[in-house]
Amino acid sequence: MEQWSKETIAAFRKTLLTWYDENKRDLPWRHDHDPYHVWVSEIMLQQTQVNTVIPYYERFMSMFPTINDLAAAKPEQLLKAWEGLGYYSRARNLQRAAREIVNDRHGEWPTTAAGLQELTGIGPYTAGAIASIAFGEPVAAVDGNAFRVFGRLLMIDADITKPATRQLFAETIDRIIDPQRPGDFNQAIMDLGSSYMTVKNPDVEHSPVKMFDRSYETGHVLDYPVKTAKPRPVPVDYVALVIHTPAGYLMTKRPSTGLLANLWTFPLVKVSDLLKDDEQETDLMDVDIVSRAEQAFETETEIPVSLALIGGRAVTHTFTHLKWQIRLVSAELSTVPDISLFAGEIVAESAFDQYPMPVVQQKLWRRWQAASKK
DNA sequence: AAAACGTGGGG
DNA sequence: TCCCCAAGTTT
Repeated sequence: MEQWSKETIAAFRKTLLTWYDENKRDLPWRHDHDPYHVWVSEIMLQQTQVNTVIPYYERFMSMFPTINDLAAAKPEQLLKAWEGLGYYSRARNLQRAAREIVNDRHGEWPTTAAGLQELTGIGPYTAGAIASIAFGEPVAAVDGNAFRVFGRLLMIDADITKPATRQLFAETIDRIIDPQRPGDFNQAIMDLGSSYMTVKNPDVEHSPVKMFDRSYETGHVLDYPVKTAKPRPVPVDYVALVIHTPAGYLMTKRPSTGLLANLWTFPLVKVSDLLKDDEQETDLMDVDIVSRAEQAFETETEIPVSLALIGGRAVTHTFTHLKWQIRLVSAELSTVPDISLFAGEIVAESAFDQYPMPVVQQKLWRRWQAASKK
């Protein structure tokens, strides 16, 4: 990899910050350096694009204007505010950290990256971002942009998917970061990474730092940063049970840990759980799947139902590591059953907006609406 | 160290 | 349709 002299580092800082001063984006969380504002925005921005975050951030700040409001909020209300944003443990960890600060630290923030990283949900990147932006600590904030920008500028050959590589980048950037304006430096790198130095179709020719870009000079821009590919999502078949009663639909609250924790969906049955071991490879008839789903469901709920398959293709929803393929079956009940033994509720359609539901449930609902109107 | 954990956008 | 990705952290 390339090494920069003291003079090159000084020239880079000046070039970068001059460009940033004239071209920085006007984002809602850049109106001040309040650690609460910086923190919430950085948590939302984890693995999430700016344009997606903006409306969530605005709504969140109107609902929870101060860290005290966040600490005091009901978890369901918080989850509702996070609905559709994904990685829902972020919302839970956000409130846990808020309560740590408000209750255990009397509202006093840690002011260093090392101290901030002690808080739940704040890792090395977020700690560096808050410490540099809100508290002026000259410390790197190593996110995907920093990996890409410095990976290209310096042609760093270490694989960024390996945890150990973060340390190499952090040490490298810590030597380059401007100690007078560390927060602006880190944010400038992020703006650069989302404009001239994008993953695809970068425009290095017009980049303000192209004269510092060794990968551009040597024609290897797209070879950096170095990373190994991720595995494909694994397909998993489900049956969704649409149980419609005069009082509303039967909904389940997902377990408090794991995928989509604490969110509400139609009851979902994994098809592989309905099959015997020696049938896993067998291509069973839909009718058989439905009858088995009935049995499995009635065993768990004691609600007598007669399920009918909703035709058409499966609803598919892809997570980072899983691809759900969901077939719908429905039952129309003329009375409201006793579900006291069931981990869920009968929810009126008019009350859906009070329950946090993941995007996959919204897809199931749309499919059910389309099918039931025919 | 490797896997789990969401969603929307772009090519 | 599929693949990769975007301001990562936790276990």
